[in-house]
Parts: sequence; C-alpha cells; structure tokens
Amino acid sequence: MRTAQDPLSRTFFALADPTRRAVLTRLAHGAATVKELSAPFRMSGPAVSKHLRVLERAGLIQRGRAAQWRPRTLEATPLREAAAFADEFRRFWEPNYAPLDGLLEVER
Amino acid sequence: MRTAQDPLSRTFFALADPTRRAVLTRLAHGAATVKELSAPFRMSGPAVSKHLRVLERAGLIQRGRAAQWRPRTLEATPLREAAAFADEFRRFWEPNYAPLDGLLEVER
DNA sequence: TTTGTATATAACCTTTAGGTTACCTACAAA
DNA sequence: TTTGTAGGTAACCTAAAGGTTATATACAAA
Repeated sequence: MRTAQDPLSRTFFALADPTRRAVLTRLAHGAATVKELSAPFRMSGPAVSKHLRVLERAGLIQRGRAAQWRPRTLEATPLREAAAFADEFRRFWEPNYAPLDGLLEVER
Repeated sequence: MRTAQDPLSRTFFALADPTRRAVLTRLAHGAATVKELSAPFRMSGPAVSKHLRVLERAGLIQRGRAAQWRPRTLEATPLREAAAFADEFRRFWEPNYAPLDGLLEVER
C-alpha cells in the first residue's frame, strides 16, 4: 500500500481489517477510550494505537481529550463515498433493482 | 496487510486502490481483455496482472478464455456485504435517515 | 510527591504490496 | 513453421503494514 493515496482508497484500506471494522462498530454505540476499544483484542496497546491512527488518517474517527483519556468518536462521513461506490454495482447483485430514475418512469 | 484474511477484508482491500476500482468500473460495462483493461494505465503488464489477481482473490472478477485472450468479467456479489457494512452507518451521515422498521412504524 | 493508570512514541522485525525487467507459454495468422 | 501478439510467471527491489517490547509523557489520586 503506497501511502498518501486518495481519500476513498484510504477509507477502503481502513475498512480492510477486522479489528478496525470492530472499532468502528463499537464507536457507533458511542465514544470510547483507547482502553475500552482495546479490550476485545489480544494485541498490545501500541498495535491498537496504530489501527486507530489508520482510522484517523481516513477521517473515520476523531480524538477527544478528558484528563488522561483520549476518547475516540466516530466520524462516518467518509463512509458515504464508500457506500456510494459499492452501490453503483447494486444492479449486479440485486437482479430486481432498478435505479431511481427508472423507477420513477415506471410509477408515474 | 497479512494475507489470508476474511472475505470482507479481502473485498475492502481490493477496493483500496484506484487502479483496481477503475478496472471494476470498466468491467461494469462488459467483459474486457487484459490488454483492454491495461490501456488506461501507465504501468507495466505484470503490474496490472497483479491487480487483477487481487481482484480475483476477492472474488470480484472471473477469468474466461477465448483463443489467446483471458477476458475478465465482473463478479459483484462480494460488494453486497461491503455495501451492507457501510450502510450500517448511514444514519450517521444522513441525519434524516430512519432504518426500515422505524419508517414502517411512522407510516402505518 | 510518589505511585498508578492512560496513552503515545521509538526502535525493531517479518511479511507483503506494488512496482520493475526478463523470460516463458499459448495461440493465430502469414 | 516462423512470427507476432496476449498473457502469465520469476526474480528482484523498496516501502509499508502490522505486530512486538521498551520507554516516555500526562494526569489523578493517595
């Protein structure tokens, strides 16, 4: 992975790891400290820290601060473009899918 | 990227490169030979070949054969899970979005 | 003011990504 | 049956991913 990729590549790259996806899913339920985010995993603290940095570079999380804690929060907007890309292919896996304008044409 | 990841990670990893995304977009318009797929890029043949292998490992393309050509076709089904994952976060980037059951509750 | 806890950084290691050039194979056409 | 074209494979390189342990920093509490 040559770094300094375009934003969409960074987003998909960040999603290409189960640990990082689990972190995002956890954060969907609310902010969490690094300790809390690390809890489900067997890896060291620094390893989790690196995963968080990848998510941060992709703009998928933000870092807060409260005393000695640095709670992370979800920042989901980059996922919009990711979802949009995948959605372009929806008709291939969903045979009965018709894009919006086609649908309107039928219903009017 | 430790290889032999779960399918969803392989899918997202395959998407984490603009060349590979462009190949998928091209294939959405129909099958294409390796030569045709390579045309838009400045990189060598083997480099494109490796990208195709990544897409193949993710199950996103299939390899056909006709004389000396090995036309690739799109296989979009892995994108369904990718889209589903991103969609779980839709409410965060789309404030007025309500998941289906909530919507039904309002309309009935 | 020491001690414990939360987190980040540094230095290191192994494996892989992603590119290159050189070479090999399969097939079609002349 | 040589020659050209499509494509794959091998060997190589550099940079980065993703992990480790050790160390540093920041803050709270005793």
